[in-house]
Amino acid sequence: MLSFEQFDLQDGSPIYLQIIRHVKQSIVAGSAENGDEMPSRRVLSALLGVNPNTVQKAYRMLEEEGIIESRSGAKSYLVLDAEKVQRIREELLENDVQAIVTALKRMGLSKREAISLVDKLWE
Amino acid sequence: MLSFEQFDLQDGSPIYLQIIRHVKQSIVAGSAENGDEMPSRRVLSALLGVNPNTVQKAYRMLEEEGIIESRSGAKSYLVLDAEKVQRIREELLENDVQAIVTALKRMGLSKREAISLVDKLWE
DNA sequence: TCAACCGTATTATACATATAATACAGTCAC
DNA sequence: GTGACTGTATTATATGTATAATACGGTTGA
Repeated sequence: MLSFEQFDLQDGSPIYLQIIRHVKQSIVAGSAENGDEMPSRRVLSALLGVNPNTVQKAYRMLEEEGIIESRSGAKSYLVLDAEKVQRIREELLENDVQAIVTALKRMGLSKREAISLVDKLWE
Repeated sequence: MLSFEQFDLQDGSPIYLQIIRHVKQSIVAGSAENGDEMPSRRVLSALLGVNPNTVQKAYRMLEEEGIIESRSGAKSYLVLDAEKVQRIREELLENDVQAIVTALKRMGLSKREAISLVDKLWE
């Protein structure tokens, strides 16, 4: 069962996107694998304290991306292979890290300062 | 005059917040200083291809934060001192970098891998 | 079998964001 | 002073996000 224990709701970004990102991060981290069971829409919405429709929207988009499979009445499962995992890894790393690198550059930081900052904030 | 040449509209985050962030990044980078003139609402909206009301919303929030001053009929100017600049710097760096560090950790990267990634994507 | 789940769908409401079309009065350079 | 530009404000419309309240039929395990 994919865990949402480490998930904490932020504001500033849509909840359904945060749910999708959490699933993808779990996949890239290796804590979620092919065949793993997803929490049901109702259970997850209760756990996160959000509306079932919000979870459904996230799951629907995950299904459209081919990351999960759902059958009416039954549980949903992760459907992954090495190629998908690699694609998700690149999507998360390249996009997100590139965004922050661009922001730091625009603020006038040097590469050395940026690396030092990451080092400091890692703890 | 504060420049928006390097500004490029992204999707995924509200435009008025992107405008605010760009102004703050310019301040932290030192390319915008106390007393600098802001582009007018109309000029900037034309330049960015967005609605004047969207720019107005960004400017209004910048004014509420004490970063710019506006007088009806006249141009708007940056109002900064060392303390404000320092506050903005901390807001941008701590929040944004901490967010990405958390994301990278959740993806199972080590500190060494994260730093190596920043180093690689800096070019 | 059958009750308890499951996925899926619908309708309504509310708020945030963005656009469009105007309008009015203040400032400033000529 | 006058015209061009400024900040400010209003009303309407559209879309995306989130919630609330239901409803229907499929799946599963005891």
